[in-house]
Amino acid sequence: MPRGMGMNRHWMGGMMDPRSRFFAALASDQRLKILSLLKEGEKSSADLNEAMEIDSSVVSRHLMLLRNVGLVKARKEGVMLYFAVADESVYELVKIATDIIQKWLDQNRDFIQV
Amino acid sequence: MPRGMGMNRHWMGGMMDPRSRFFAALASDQRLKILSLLKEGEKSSADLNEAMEIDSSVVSRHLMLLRNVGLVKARKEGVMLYFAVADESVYELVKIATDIIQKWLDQNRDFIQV
DNA sequence: TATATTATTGCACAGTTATGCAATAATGCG
DNA sequence: CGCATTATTGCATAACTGTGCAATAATATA
Repeated sequence: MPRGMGMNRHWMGGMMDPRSRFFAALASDQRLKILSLLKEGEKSSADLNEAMEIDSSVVSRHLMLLRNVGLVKARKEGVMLYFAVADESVYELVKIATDIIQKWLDQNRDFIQV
Repeated sequence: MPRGMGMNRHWMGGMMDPRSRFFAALASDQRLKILSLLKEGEKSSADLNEAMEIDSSVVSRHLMLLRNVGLVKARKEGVMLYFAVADESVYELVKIATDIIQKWLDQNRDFIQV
């Protein structure tokens, strides 16, 4: 049997903590950028596709992922989709994260004196 | 040139948003479990290795990752390392995440009636 | 209903991550 | 110093992720 072939190789059979899925949704520059854009209010796919500099299919996938964890909701009007943040408290969460990072960077500033 | 060979294949040249690294650190069942264990207070590597059911080298890597994003700090005493949460507000952050998820699950409960 | 527009999915590929085992490094303590 | 204990790193492997392009699906509207 090849090395590293134990039984528990990160496939938890669907029993994973939903919070890790949730945080994974935030662990992406592109998706953070989408959330940042949506902070100004509802945006159409066209708006988002223009602002993001990646293929529209990729934007679509990011939006789907954000919808699947309950961070973004979609509304259909005519032929267009409009997206909005589903729960504004995600911005509070991002703020706490930013503060933690900032505090840590401040503490370690002394060591960065190259 | 093979397909999908555009110039921008997710290597941002080190210029990625530190917040996505931070959230990635939280996007792991194992690491959330470590943080949960540390909520009770400082823990030795031995404690953590026993509580986690994965190889100690893997625990070591998870702890290193958590240290690298400023979530966990280590203290050496004798031959042992003791770990603690570096910033308690991470629990506030986890609580907000949990609330968002819970609210979303509640909203969608109706659709799950299999 | 037919068409044009918009969204999603299939596919291929490269980069990243999690894991276990084994080897190595680090170091406190006798 | 030498040994024992603890932590880290190298390596191999499998799974997962992000991306772009092309094809397909969905559907509003003429």
